[in-house]
Amino acid sequence: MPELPEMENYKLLLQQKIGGQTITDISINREKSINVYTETFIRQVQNQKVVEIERKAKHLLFYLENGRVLVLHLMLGGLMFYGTEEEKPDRTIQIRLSFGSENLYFIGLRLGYLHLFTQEGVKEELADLGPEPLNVNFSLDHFLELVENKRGMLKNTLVDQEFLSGIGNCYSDEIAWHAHLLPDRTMDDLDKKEKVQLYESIRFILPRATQFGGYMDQPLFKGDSKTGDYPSQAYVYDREGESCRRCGNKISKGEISSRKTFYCRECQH
DNA sequence: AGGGCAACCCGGACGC
DNA sequence: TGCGTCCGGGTTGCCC
Repeated sequence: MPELPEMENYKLLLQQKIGGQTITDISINREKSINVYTETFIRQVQNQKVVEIERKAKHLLFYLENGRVLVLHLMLGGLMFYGTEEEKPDRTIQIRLSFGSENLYFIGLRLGYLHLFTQEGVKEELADLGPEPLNVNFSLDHFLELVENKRGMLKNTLVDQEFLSGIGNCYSDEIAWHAHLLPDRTMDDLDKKEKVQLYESIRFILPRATQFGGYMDQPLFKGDSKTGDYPSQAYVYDREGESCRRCGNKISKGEISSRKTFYCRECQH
């Protein structure tokens, strides 16, 4: 479940690997993963330098020399691996971008995709995304304004990409736990103090998760000890029956809007 | 507006 | 080992 922290981690590591590097070869093994004909994709992407990598919400944007942009969304279960043919995991590869003898492999793209756009096209494509919760401009006042007339459930609000971008199923639970709030609380029920705490928890959980490399179960490259260290640091996510790191009570598992939801019924209210 | 739900997709985990 | 079955889960779109 790649969310903001996973993608941010990927961005930081990939910048060092392929930033400024030229895409020397391409193989598309699954045409559904791209939005143009394979020939078009290859014509516009091959021999292009990756001039910059940016993360927007759960997307990774690869800016090419020619002004085109590759927009990646891993959706469920998507992941990347960077390395040589011999090092790559024994998984089905949907797309391979080569950088000389090393390659960037895209794996597990079922609903995920690597779409090609012009810069204007990207703007249009991502126009409906809400603000970046880690942006320096995203102040407490901005947040309070945003939640002013919100009425839905806390969890649903956090994962709503038009409200805030980048938070998914895992980190919405982590944030709610950190804020001492139950995920099924409704937004209009929160008092000022709880809203302030919620903001602070968002700003605490996401960078912390990024620091631990998020929730991936595969390293990005051979010797990568950073990616995927978060599970051992998680507060509630996927910890049903384990003890709460705050109060020691057993973590519960429930369901909200058909998403599995983890929480502590003792110290979240 | 917000909740509920189906559809999308198919590799991989699991069961026999 | 091998085959069949089913799950996962972000996003979109539709209904109520």
